[in-house]
Amino acid sequence: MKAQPLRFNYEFSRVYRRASFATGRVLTIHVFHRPKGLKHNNTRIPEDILRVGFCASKKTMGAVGRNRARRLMREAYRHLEPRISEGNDIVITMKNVDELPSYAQVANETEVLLSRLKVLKPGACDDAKSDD
RNA sequence: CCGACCGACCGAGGCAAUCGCGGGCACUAAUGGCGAAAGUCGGUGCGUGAGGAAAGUCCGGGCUUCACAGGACAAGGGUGCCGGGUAACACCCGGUGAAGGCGACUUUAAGGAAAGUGCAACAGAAAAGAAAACCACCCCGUCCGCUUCUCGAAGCGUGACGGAGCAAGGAUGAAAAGGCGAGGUAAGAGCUCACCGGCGAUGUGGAGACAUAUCGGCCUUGUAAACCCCACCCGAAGCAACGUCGUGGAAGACAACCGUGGUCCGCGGGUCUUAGGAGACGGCUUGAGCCUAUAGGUAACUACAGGCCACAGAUAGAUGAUUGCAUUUAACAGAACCCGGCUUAUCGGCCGUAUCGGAAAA
RNA sequence: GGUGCCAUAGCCAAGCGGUAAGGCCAAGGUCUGCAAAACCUUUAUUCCCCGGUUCAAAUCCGGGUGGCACCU
Repeated sequence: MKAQPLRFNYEFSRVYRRASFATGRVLTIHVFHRPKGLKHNNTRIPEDILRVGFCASKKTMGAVGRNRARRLMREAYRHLEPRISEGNDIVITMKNVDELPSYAQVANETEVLLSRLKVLKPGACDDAKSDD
């Protein structure tokens, strides 16, 4: 099952307000476990999907830098997606840094932070590592 | 050879493999979800996917809604040498004037100050109608001093005071009412004259800006990116515009239907209508389009013929990761309705059919 | 994406072309046994940056940089 994007401002705000988060050198990750029966426009959100949003600040980077940051985060997330347990809203944010980090740094930090937040499925670890 | 000057062009540096993303077209036999079907989700294949500035939002349009549906004026805003180009422009091309450069060449918001008003601090005598006079200059008068002699007159003066003349010199200022030379004068002054500059008139050349010749009088500060005058132009807002659908909720209607009720009214449900917040879909990409040839034009550009759709259409916003190869190094930077310009940011390469200065050689 | 506004000392700010007001804070001094209050003195020389008009620009004009607000 593929992840849906987080879209609306109130959805991001809910994640920022009520989620648990973890911070690394270049990333901050917020994870919010949706309660059952959460509605959007009077339609039930399915409980077995992931929703994710990627964030980069407008202050230090131009549009090119923001796009680059989002691509790095999306690529790192794509490799880890099958191991993440469903029913969560996740926001991954690039911190304000002078130089953009390399992909290896972003991928490594994404895995560390997600495991610290305990949303990785324990059983799937071995399979994922063999894929890499 | 060195140093300049003028333009034109190219681009996520390239190629390959694997995984992954957006949208387009074709297929979807078997199997899977929904559907009566068309189809859609999914699947497979093919080709495709950021810029010269996409930026700033500084101008000009298209397009949409509103207003006016005709014309004129006013207000507000804009443009401003001349001619042309263009859908239009504050853009482009060609020319004129001015300024800069040895030169190739570059820059130029460049109408009107004699329609009127305002302002010109400080300094200075005086700062915008001709008036005034600080120092100095010149003349006259009185006094004072000296000299001479015929003894109350004459002459003289780095002298004092008063009056008149002058604006050439000094001094102030960004700027002092044309510049400079000669004549002239008590001293001086366009007071007179020559030349230069400016203004006006006439002639000639030019489509025009303007150039040039002759004559005239003798002058009129600067500022209009101060108000203004003149000529021409402009309705407003913007794709978060706007159009379609629109659960819930709101308002209105109900002849008939259901519940409550003995019946009517009423209430609740239900049905229909209206505007429409959230949301969805459309607007959304083929266009003042690109390439080639011919003709006109100095050029910008235009006309016509043929060819091409390769030239994005996302909707929290699509181009990434890893590995390998070769010369190993990439700046500014990411479409968001679409075009024409301007401005700003910026690396590397390439071209010379174009030109100038210097040096050397012939 | 679109629209509007602003930038003056450490802070708040005035400033219709002619030497950049004022308040708070700070520093120094007077006063006091010591403080507070009061009084006096001091601080802009790139008025966000670059260019232009003008004799003269914080002010007028053009371009840039940074910040704020609104449209959902």
